[in-house]
Amino acid sequence: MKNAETKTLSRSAMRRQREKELRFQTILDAAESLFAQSGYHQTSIEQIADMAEVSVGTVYFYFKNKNDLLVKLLEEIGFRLRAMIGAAFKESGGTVEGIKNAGYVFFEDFCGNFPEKATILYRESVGQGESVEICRKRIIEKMTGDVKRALVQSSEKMALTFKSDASADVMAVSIVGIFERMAYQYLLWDKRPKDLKAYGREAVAFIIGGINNLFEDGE
Amino acid sequence: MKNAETKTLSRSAMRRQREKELRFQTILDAAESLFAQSGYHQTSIEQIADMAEVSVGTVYFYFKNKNDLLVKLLEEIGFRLRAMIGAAFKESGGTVEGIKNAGYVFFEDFCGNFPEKATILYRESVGQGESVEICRKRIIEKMTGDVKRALVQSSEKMALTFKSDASADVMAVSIVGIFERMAYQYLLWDKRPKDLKAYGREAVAFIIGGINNLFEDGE
Amino acid sequence: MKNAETKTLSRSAMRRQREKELRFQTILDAAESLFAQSGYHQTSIEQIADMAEVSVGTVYFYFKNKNDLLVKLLEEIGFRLRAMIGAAFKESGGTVEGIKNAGYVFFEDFCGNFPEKATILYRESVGQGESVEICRKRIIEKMTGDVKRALVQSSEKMALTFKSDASADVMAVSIVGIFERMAYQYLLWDKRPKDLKAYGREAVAFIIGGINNLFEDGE
Amino acid sequence: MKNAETKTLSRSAMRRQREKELRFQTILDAAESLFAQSGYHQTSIEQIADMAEVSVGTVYFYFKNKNDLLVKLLEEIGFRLRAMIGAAFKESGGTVEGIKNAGYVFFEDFCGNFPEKATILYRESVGQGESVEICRKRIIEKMTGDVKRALVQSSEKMALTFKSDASADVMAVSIVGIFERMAYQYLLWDKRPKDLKAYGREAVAFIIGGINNLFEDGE
DNA sequence: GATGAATGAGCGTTCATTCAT
DNA sequence: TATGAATGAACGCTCATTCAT
Repeated sequence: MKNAETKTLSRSAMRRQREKELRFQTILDAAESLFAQSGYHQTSIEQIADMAEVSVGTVYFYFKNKNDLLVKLLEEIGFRLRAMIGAAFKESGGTVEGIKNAGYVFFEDFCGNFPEKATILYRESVGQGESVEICRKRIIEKMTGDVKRALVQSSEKMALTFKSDASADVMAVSIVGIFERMAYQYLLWDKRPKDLKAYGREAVAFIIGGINNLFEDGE
Repeated sequence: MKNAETKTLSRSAMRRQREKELRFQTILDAAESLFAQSGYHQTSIEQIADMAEVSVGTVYFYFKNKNDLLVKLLEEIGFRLRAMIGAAFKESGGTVEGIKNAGYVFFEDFCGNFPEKATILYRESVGQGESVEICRKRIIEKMTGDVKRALVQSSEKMALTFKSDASADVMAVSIVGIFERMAYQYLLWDKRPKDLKAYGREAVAFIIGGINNLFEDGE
Repeated sequence: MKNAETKTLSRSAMRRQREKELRFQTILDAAESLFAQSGYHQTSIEQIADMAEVSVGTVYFYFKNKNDLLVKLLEEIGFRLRAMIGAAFKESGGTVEGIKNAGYVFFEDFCGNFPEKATILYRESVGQGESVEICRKRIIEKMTGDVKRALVQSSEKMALTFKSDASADVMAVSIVGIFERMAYQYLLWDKRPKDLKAYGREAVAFIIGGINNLFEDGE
Repeated sequence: MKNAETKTLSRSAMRRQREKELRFQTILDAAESLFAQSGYHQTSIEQIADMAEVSVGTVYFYFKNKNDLLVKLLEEIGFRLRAMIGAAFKESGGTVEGIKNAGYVFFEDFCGNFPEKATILYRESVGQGESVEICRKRIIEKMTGDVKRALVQSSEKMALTFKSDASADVMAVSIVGIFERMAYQYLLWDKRPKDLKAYGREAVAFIIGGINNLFEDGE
């Protein structure tokens, strides 16, 4: 009896859980779409609620406030980006090849399939207060860390060391900067997402060339 | 007599003109400082007026609206940046050396001496409406254009050509992206402006190495 | 059970609905009172909110903006006026008698009982932008149309026709003009609402005399 | 010597006087044009100054404030209207004929040639504060007084008396109301100034018919 | 007399957030 | 949980008016 009840409860509880998560995601999706389209400040909670087909109060049930909504959105974007890029690194081990693949994934899979996520990461979440900035920093530094690790491991395999640790840092930051600017230029400004794929490959070639030169030169 | 009068008039008129320009600049400086410190949206016109020691109405006498204030500020920043970077390119002719010098100037002179201008260019003016974005685009594309010109001219001197025109574009965009991300990382995030000088030199070395490798490889 | 629940819901929903309409009306009444007393431009939204005992935001929840508030108010006035005048016409059929009764109703019931509505219709809504003017036009032309219809029907009964259709128009416009000016003179200027009743009767007599003369003369 | 100097002074003083009056009129004309076109509140002192090709300060040298500008403008309009209408009455002596001629002059000369003045008198000066309203009242009551005088004199000639003094008042107010509404309908609303001439004649016929009926009936 | 830069009170409007139901 | 009406602080902006030159 207890069991049965628990079972019943657990079933309905599970359904509730699922519905809750669905609602959460629906609101997040609406926010993503609207922030990317009209901008963070130009989007009101009411608009988000309307698009998500819930009430204003419900938005506040799932998210502490508007800023929190952006942070949660950013975290999701970060998670997605990391999943994609990180996988590319893992598959390739800690090699320069990893950076190459990560670049392809970034331009083709991330920017290509999720231009709205890129827009939020690179445009709409910029300059929106400390908590958001901290989140952006974490995401981008995660990418930078992945790149740096690949660089360091590659150098070790070749029995070479960087001039300094900072040296690897700077290189990783530079590479991540190339990713960012390329996305901004060809996705947000020129609006040629088709070209971004081809241009992205060139950018990756430039990066890899620079790295190899560094290692080969080193001797 | 008529002459004297004209002279007098012209003098007082000139003084007025100077005072007007001074006021304009005072307001712009106040806005720069506050935007960089507290953010564009967190800064009210009243705060700007207070810091500039004028009334709210005076701000609106010199600037059409708050957005216009940001655009004018950005234009000034663009002019300053171009003057510094552009000079570095000119002195070095269209050579890779030009890019190197431009990099040094960017990290050491621009970011080093005008961190607030960099903050506005890279953080506070992002995602603030179309007119602002157009202005940012123009500024950054000017830099990109300078870099591209240096790349193309260098390649010609070596009797080499880029795979495509887009190829030079991508490279220029990448280099400008490195500048931007480095500034953001070490100036806006890590707040180590002193290190930016050293790190900047490494970044420039990475860039130059990559370029040279490209040209030497090419044959 | 479901039924009971629905009933309960529907009851509370109905109560809410009623409360909403009450709020709407309360705000409208406050606006009417203040506009009539101090003038449209001299009345701030805050004053209206205060008198209606709601917050400023609530005013904007029910009305798009200040202009919309005036338009809605004017529409209500128009509806009220039409209901009164229109009834007088209907009761009397399409006869000159209808015009007489409408005149009495206008001066005695409308102006007598709702001087504030008359003030807004004839003073405060004048020259307040296109949308308001369109609304005024519609209201006054409705009155004019009623008068014209009565004139035309009367003439038909007497087997007489107007020189032209414009002729009936002009006459109707004239009669409505008499109503307006009388209200303005004795209600808004001389502030003798008591006299307006007596004077109104004389004005109506003048109108009716003029009309009858027209028809008797005609043959 | 004194004489000569006086003469000289007087000449330049006269020129100054003329120039002053010219400036005054230029500003007034600009205000008239702008008030009629864009509305009193939508017109700023700066716009008036621009159109009159003077500075803002100069406007305040000639007029105490914006309200005063409207009052002065209204006074001028009243003077002009009175001159036209009053002349018509004088020429015709105190007869019903006078009212007829006054009506023609009003519709054809005043409204026909000075639609902007009519717009200000009937639309833009309505509901603009007490001082303006007092001025409007004076102007319109002057017209009403003229009409009343003609009515009373006509009645005396026919050895008839009005039921009461108020009776003549009401009739005069009614007639003036017809003028006003006709102008508003066909000039400000329907914008058919050409038709206003013809329609005005019909309105006048209606008025005269009504009056004659009154007197003839009276026995 | 004429100028126009400067003022600042005042207002309309927005919108993130709350809370009774 | 969900709703949506209510809140009110905050802000951008206007513009009549003033006054030193």
